[in-house]
Amino acid sequence: MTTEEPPRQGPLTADEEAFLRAFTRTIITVPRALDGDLLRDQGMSMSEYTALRLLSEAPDRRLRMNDLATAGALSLSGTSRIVDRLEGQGLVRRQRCPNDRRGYHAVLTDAGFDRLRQAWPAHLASVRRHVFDHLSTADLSAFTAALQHFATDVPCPETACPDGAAD
Amino acid sequence: MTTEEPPRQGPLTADEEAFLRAFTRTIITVPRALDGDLLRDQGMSMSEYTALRLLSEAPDRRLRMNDLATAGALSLSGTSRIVDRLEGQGLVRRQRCPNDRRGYHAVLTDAGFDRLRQAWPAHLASVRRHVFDHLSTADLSAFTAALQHFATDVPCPETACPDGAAD
DNA sequence: ACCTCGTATTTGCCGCGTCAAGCAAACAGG
DNA sequence: CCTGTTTGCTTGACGCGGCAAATACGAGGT
Repeated sequence: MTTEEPPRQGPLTADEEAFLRAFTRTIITVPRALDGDLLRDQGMSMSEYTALRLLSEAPDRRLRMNDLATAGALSLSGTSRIVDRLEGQGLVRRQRCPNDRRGYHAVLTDAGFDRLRQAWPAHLASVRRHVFDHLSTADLSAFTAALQHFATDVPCPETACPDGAAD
Repeated sequence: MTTEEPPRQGPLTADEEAFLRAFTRTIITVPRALDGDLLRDQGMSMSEYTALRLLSEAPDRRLRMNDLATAGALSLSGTSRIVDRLEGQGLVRRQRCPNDRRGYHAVLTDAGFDRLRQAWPAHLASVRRHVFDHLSTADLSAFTAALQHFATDVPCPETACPDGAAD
């Protein structure tokens, strides 16, 4: 009696139900808390912070729009607007790609790097407060393993490009 | 020198870092996928669905705005607007509280209940696809335990009221 | 009754991110 | 080289949800 994998259809098990409730609440609640803290304390939205962080980690502190969108798991248009905002604050600069003049690099400026360094401690504290403080180290590894299965899913709405050979 | 609970300040450990990346991606990606499916297949947003579900589970299929907001982990104003939309579709009805005429009940109509029943299978499938299919049953329990620690946090932005004695 | 304060909910305004459409540069074929 | 297509990014219009101010009602004191 091999309980095959016929796509189960009935209602969820009690375990699944419990999981789902907790999960749902978490994915609503935690991002909001993080975003709120960052906005209040640093006047910066989560996605702006993320963009800065991704750029700071990229070789040469630059990323093509597409790659930035993919890495940040958000849409190309959303990314474009984020870079608009950051550029308006002088934290990022747009630069045409030399090889492919259709493309742009978002380049982190020194001011942007400083801004990130400045925002980092508060954000880190916020993350600890809202995330790690609720987790035992035992939870942590199990959790990570499980989460990484999600990470392969759903690249992002508009974005579906594999890569761009950066310049 | 009462450094009793020195809130850790240094950078994250590698484990924490890995966790955070996976976690961040998940909380961006999964809700979007769920929301997208529901919107495409049922023309209903996740929060509308949630509101309907919560109402359907409530005694007498009614909930005060405040309680609905708390249960759904969203702001009071957001809840108000969601109920607006649902009311516009005849799925929910507002009814003044008899005892406390400041308050309103959001009452699930029969049409609303039907709508929920109709949307449920597709949403369930979507949840399985985007969530449970990525999780082993072993993951499930560990995950749930960990998640439930989050659930106690951050009641919801504007909302902070304990309860309202429903009529 | 009146004034004031606290509570329940709604509304004004705004930022964010999505989709769809637009524009520009690269590329493929004749 | 010109033309049609694809790729990379931006822009216009829109919906959502958040905060803070406004509104509506209830309660307590005088």
